[in-house]
This record gives sequence, structure tokens and C-alpha cells, in this order.
Amino acid sequence: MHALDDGISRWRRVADAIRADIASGVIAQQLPPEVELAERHGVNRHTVRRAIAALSTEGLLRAERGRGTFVNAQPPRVIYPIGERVRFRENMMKQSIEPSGRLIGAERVAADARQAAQLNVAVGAPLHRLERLAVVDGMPMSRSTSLFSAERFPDIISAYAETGSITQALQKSGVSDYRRRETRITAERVSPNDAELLQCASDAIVLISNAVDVDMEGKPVQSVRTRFLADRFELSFKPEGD
Amino acid sequence: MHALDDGISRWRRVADAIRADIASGVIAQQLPPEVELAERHGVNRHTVRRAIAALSTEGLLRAERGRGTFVNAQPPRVIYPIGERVRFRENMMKQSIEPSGRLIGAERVAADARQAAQLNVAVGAPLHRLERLAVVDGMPMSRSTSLFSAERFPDIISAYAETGSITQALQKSGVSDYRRRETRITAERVSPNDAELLQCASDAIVLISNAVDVDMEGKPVQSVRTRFLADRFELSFKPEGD
DNA sequence: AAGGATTTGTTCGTATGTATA
DNA sequence: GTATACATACGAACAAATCCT
Repeated sequence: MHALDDGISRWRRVADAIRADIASGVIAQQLPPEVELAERHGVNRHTVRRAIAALSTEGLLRAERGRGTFVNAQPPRVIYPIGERVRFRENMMKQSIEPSGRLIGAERVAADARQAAQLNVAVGAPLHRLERLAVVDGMPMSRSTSLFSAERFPDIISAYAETGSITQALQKSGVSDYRRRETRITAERVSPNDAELLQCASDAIVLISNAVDVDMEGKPVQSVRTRFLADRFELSFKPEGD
Repeated sequence: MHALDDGISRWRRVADAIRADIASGVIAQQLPPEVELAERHGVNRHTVRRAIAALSTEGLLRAERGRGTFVNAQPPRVIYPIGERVRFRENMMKQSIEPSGRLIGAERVAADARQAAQLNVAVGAPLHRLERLAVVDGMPMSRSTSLFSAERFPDIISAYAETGSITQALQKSGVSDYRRRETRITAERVSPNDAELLQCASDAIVLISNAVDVDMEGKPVQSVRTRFLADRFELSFKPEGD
């Protein structure tokens, strides 16, 4: 029973058929309802749902309860430069994008081994953790978690809350300028918490940038871990600058 | 019916319970069978499977038919520097890793608009496309697709096949040295073709580096798109060099 | 080596919950 | 409020891969 004409499961063939229909333009924006797709392909509704789930994981489809299932438009990615001088506001404004940051939360934590090494403090030293959400045109763009030595920057939280800018908050704390020492990039699936804040699918991919900023004497100032939605961003590194 | 004590669906709570059991060490390597988990949590087997599917998508679990469901070990990521001088072999050997490249295929193609702009050739100009697979200790690490102007580098394919190195192949073609002009990084789900070659799950994440190399006069030499498995790599950018 | 037991994968059926139009 | 459409959940059966005797 459950005839498999060629060893390919039915939901996979239904998924391939839907993918082909989208590629050929037969389906443009919205999929027919699940029951109709089930009839059309001669399978149970569950089988259609399995296919849609797979295509959603691929990022091709997006199902909305009560509304329908839609083909995801793939907007061009915003180019985000990474380099010695990294200023979110400056970078975005070069591309005619008006950014705004939002303070999600702040907390006092103790440094673990990795954080201690990055910030050149003792393990267990007090840190200020700053949780931020960058928003562009009302659309959440990235989540970042910044860490500062609480001993060196006791008032960084209130300074950021006042100015809304890391650069200005550091200036208030006596750091006139800073530069990036190292940026490490990897990618993971978005965490449930970030998925909610970034208003993305729960299985979206985030680019993770883990960076350390140092002041002009080379002393570590900030350790920051930023999560960019991978389908909205492209990180750009140019050796010579633009 | 189907009492939702707190508005969280059952499969999600089962997933959270399993995640917690793994974090606390109650489950170390292998999960109990689905039927047993279903009994233990008082739900249907389908509900357990939905939870396991979610955790598999997160990369935490890996189900093998006939064998069981296992906790994925998360090996430390290899650090891959990106900068002006990028030489795969040199980079890997610094971390005591002995690399080897494998030529997957080569083809003559016509430049599309994007490629033409990157390589500074006319749209439709002939290009050599070089498909490679980088292997470390028998483990596939990255897939890359290189593009060269076929007019400027007519013999690049055979030169690479002989030497097994892009750097040496370019030297044979009269490019004594080259540097990276720009690297753009994003992330996507792995393509089915790459998944097979990289021997990874079909829903794995790849870091995609799209780069242009130029010779010492600044003329474009190579456009290369490399796919790194995100759970095996971390890309590192240091402004000043190491 | 053969065959039964175990375990995950697929497919159907049915019912109910929840959000949207 | 009703109808539509996706989401969750349970039950049953069989397929396919692996393991064990």
C-alpha cells in the first residue's frame, strides 16, 4: 500500500510540484488552500502540510493561520560593512536608511571565562550587559548584546539610555574614540527569544557577529554579539575601506 | 479538550522538556524511543515527533531511522580568517590542519550581469567555472565556485588540475600575486547538491562568502563564492592582521 | 545467514482549537 | 456571527532501516 512509484515519498513530490509551480509562475503570491492542494495531488491534507512545512523551512513559503499560505518575496539584502570603524548609524545612513535603536534590557552579570578573556578582566568580574534591538522603518533588523566592564564604565547604562548611542555613551565615559579589534562571524538558527523580537519565522537563520572594540590605547572597551537576519543582510569586508 | 494549561502547545512543552533533559545531562547521547517518550509525557507519538522535528531543525537532535534519535555533539568551530591575503592552505596549516582540495568539475559559461561587473568583463563574455571541494582529514569542509575570465586565463583549468592550488595556477598564468578586494558574507540553507557533497543534513546552514580577488594592478582576477558549513566554521576578520 | 523485534518514517482518518475574512 | 483556513492532537496502520538472536 501507500504506493511509492519511485521511492520518493509523496510529501516530497508534492513539495517539488509546488516548488515547480512557483518557479514557473503558475503560483504567484498565494497557495490554494491545503484541502484543495490535497485533492489536486490526490493525497491527504497532512501530506500537503508536510510538503508546505518543508518549503517553509527552505524559506520559500510562509503560512499564516486563518489567512493562507504565501510565497515569500526575497527582498534585496542590505549591505553591512564590517571593518575597523563600525558605527551602525553611519553605515545605515550611507544607504539612505534611517535607523533607530531600542533598549530591550540591561543587567549586571559576572564575566565567564570567554568574556573575561575578551574584555581583559578577571573571571567573575562585574559586567554591564546591554540588550538592544535595531529597527529600520519599524522593521526589526538586528539584535545585539553588549558587555562592558562595570568597574571601568559604571554609568554606561544610563549614558546609553540618555543618548541612544554606544559611541556617545562611551564618550561620556571618557572614551573619545574606539575601533574594532576583531570580528568573528558564524551563523545559526535564530533563538526563540530573538525570533519574537526580530518578528521572523522561528526557523530563520541569523548571522552572528562577535566583536571586540578597543580604545585608542588598545584596551578592550566593549564585547558585542550581534544577530543579523541572514535574509535581510549581507556583511561586507573591504581591506582598503571604501 | 486538549487542555492547554497556559497557551503553550503540547509539542512545544515536550520539546522544552527534552531540551532541559539534555542541558541537565539526564539525556546524554541517545533519546528514548518515541513511543516511550509519548507515554512518559502523556501525549501521542505524533506530538513527540513534532517536538523532535523542532529540536532537529535547531540542530540539537539527529534522528536515524531504525536506530534511534541522538543528541548532536557540537564540535568547536574552526576559525577561518578573512582579510586581504586569503590562502586556504596557509590559513588551515596555522591551526595544524592539513587541507586538501578536490576538483569537482569545470565548465565554460557566459558571464551574467553580476559576474561581468565583478570581473570587469562584458556581459556574455566566456568564463571558466571551477567547482571545488575542500577536505580536511577526509571531512568535507567547504564548497567553492570560482570564476575566471576565459580570455585572460585560457589555461587556468589545466593549471589548477596540475598544481591543486589556485595561487600556483594563477602564477602559471602570469599573476605573481593577488589580494582580496572585497568579501561579502551571508548565510542560507544548504542547497541539495552541496548537502550531498558536504555530507551534512539537508537543512544545514552554510556561511556564504562572495569575494573578488584582484592582481597587484587592481584588475579583477577571480570571483569566488565559498560555502562553509556554519557549525564547523567561524570567519574571523582582524583589521590589523594577526 | 535468516528472521523476528525494535525504531523511525510516511500516510491516512478524524476531531477540535484558533485566527482571519 | 458564520465561514474559511491554518494549527494542534489523537488513533491506526504500514514501510523501511537497523539491531539482535
